[in-house]
Amino acid sequence: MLTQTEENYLKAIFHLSEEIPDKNDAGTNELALHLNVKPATVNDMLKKLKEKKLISYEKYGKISMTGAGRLLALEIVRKHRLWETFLCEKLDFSWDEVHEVAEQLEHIQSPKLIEQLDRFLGHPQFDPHGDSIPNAKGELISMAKKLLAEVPEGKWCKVVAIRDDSAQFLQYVAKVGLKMNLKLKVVSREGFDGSMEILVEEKRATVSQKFAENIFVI
Amino acid sequence: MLTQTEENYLKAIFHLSEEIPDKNDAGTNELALHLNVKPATVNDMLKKLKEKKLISYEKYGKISMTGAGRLLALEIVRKHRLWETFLCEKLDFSWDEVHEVAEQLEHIQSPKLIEQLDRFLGHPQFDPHGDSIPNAKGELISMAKKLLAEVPEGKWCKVVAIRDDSAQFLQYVAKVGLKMNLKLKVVSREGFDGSMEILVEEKRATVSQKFAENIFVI
DNA sequence: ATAATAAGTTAGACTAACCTAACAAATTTT
DNA sequence: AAAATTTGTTAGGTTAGTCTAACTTATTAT
Repeated sequence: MLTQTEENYLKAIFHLSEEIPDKNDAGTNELALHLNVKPATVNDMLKKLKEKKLISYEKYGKISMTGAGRLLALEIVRKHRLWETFLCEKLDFSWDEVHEVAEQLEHIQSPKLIEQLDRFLGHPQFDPHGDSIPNAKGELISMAKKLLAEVPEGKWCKVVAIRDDSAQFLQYVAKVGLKMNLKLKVVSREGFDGSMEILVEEKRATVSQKFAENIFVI
Repeated sequence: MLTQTEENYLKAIFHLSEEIPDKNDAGTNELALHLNVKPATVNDMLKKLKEKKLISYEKYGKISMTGAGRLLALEIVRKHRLWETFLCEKLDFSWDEVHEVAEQLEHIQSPKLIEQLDRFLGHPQFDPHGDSIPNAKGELISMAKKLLAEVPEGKWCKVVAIRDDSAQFLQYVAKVGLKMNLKLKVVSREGFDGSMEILVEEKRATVSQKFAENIFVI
């Protein structure tokens, strides 16, 4: 059985190494930043996780997940996303409030709890941020989503997920008028800084490239 | 903010010092037994909780709660019992499965979560074991429940709570045919060992005094 | 290709929560 | 009231997860 801390490291490694396209490893500093600890602390934990055969890495090398580690990470992701769905759909939490609480709930240990929760919610496929919920076997249906930043001028697309899930960003997203499953059109893009003008429900807004790199669309 | 461990100690002190009639203190060994740690460990924690002004005790003296400590303990009890209700009513958990999971869920920190859960459940007054759920202000409606062991021969009563919540006991209770809110009659009692014959839904059963001391009725 | 910078590692220390073993105080029995 | 027992305390040690400071290896820029 993993400690809560080990679970958090595993999940962070998963997110950094598997959820970002064309990248299948993570770095010590990068992890430290994500987990709000110092690189030295990460280094200690890497040894422990390697010992438990959940990740593979060699001194000064890059970090990636083993099959077993990946499965455990997916289980945690599954729990996180089911809880987020529960909070939004049943307890009237808003989009930007769920993450923090789900971070705690994802560590509850009870296979029955999670299977019953899944049933209670009607076996949802996507969480409130539009991210895919892994099934009980750790299988993830991916949607071939792409970044808003990659959408050509004049094209329409639909918001399906948010990359950065800090409350700060989510609130900004809401302010711009974006919501899950909302259609939007890329009106124009500035070559200079990558900022773009978008059309959302009859309203125009200008967003930075950084913003557009954190919105997934189909 | 309290650690999970501190919360567990506080809750244990609350249960030992306030929920048992004619007793308003707890002992080191007693606590150690309940928390599955050694008395020395309890002693360390008592110093910490005293430091934080959550309990009052002097060396070799008895342990009791301060106002602040009591309020925090009631908050944890509230969370525990709301989660138990959720598990039973929404996720089809059985009576004897809820406790273990609720022990974990009670430590989730989110005022909004617990108030919304309360609303979602329709502000229940009693949990699946029949125990009173403290309200958001830490007020507890007590029902003047008494022990089955105290019910006179020939009288009817209704099961409202279970004292011992070990899975072992709860399973035994189910086997005897007792359920929450079920009416039963004390047919006869043996003066020798306090064992009694009871009538539950047309069926007779014989239970020991120890058993009868762990069933609350009204 | 070397110097500068970034990334990763090690050693040694701290805290919370636990332990064992030895001791001290309180209570109960004789 | 003295002895025996129970209950509570102290001292010193362990482990997980964190830190800082010093160091090493890898990468980037000139």
